[in-house]
Amino acid sequence: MPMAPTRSRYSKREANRGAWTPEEDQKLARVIETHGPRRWKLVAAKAGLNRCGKSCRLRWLNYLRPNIKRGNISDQEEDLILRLHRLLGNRWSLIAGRLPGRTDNEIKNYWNSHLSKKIKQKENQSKSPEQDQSQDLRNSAARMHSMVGNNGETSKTDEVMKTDFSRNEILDSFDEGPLNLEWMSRFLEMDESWFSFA
DNA sequence: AATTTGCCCAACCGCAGACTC
DNA sequence: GGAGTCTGCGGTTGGGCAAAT
Repeated sequence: MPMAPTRSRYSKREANRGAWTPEEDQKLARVIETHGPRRWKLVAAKAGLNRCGKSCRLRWLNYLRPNIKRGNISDQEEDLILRLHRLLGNRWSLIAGRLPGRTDNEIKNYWNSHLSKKIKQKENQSKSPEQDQSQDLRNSAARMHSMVGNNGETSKTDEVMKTDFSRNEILDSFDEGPLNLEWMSRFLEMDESWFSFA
């Protein structure tokens, strides 16, 4: 796709934009080491970076944070992403939270560049109702959205959540202790029965 | 060899909710 | 309680590179 010869939006303001240099990474990492990953505006200032706090936060979360895995998403992880997306929809941070070392940005990118195409292909291939998994995906996602609430929107599902338990609560409990992908996969095998709660 | 096209992914934006004063 | 600020999220953009022409 040919890029239109427009001015880069990265150059339109005084703060640094675009790719981070190794020097910037070092400065940021050093400040976070002493001050911790919070008060990002302050972190940016302390590091002497001509970047906004938001940019520093993103760089830390997606790149500098310890234990970040990069690239090579395994079949098992891909399967997990598909299943979690089926449950949670485009809630990338929640999905990423169940995949140790993966960031929401990476999952989102992977979904947009790989998995969404796969699903479209499947959708085109299987038009018969019993095989239309994409429709099932959409239905499941919709049900899940209504169960866990949609970006703060309140509805009568909130009442359901008060008396019932939410999947988020269950999934959140997985954060305690080391995550086991295989275990999570097996848990998600049960997802059909979960929907009987909805 | 040069140019065009398509893809990937890092980084940005806008918004909403949480937090602080 | 309200205003201002910070944080986190999902959507989008655009630079860089490889493949195709």
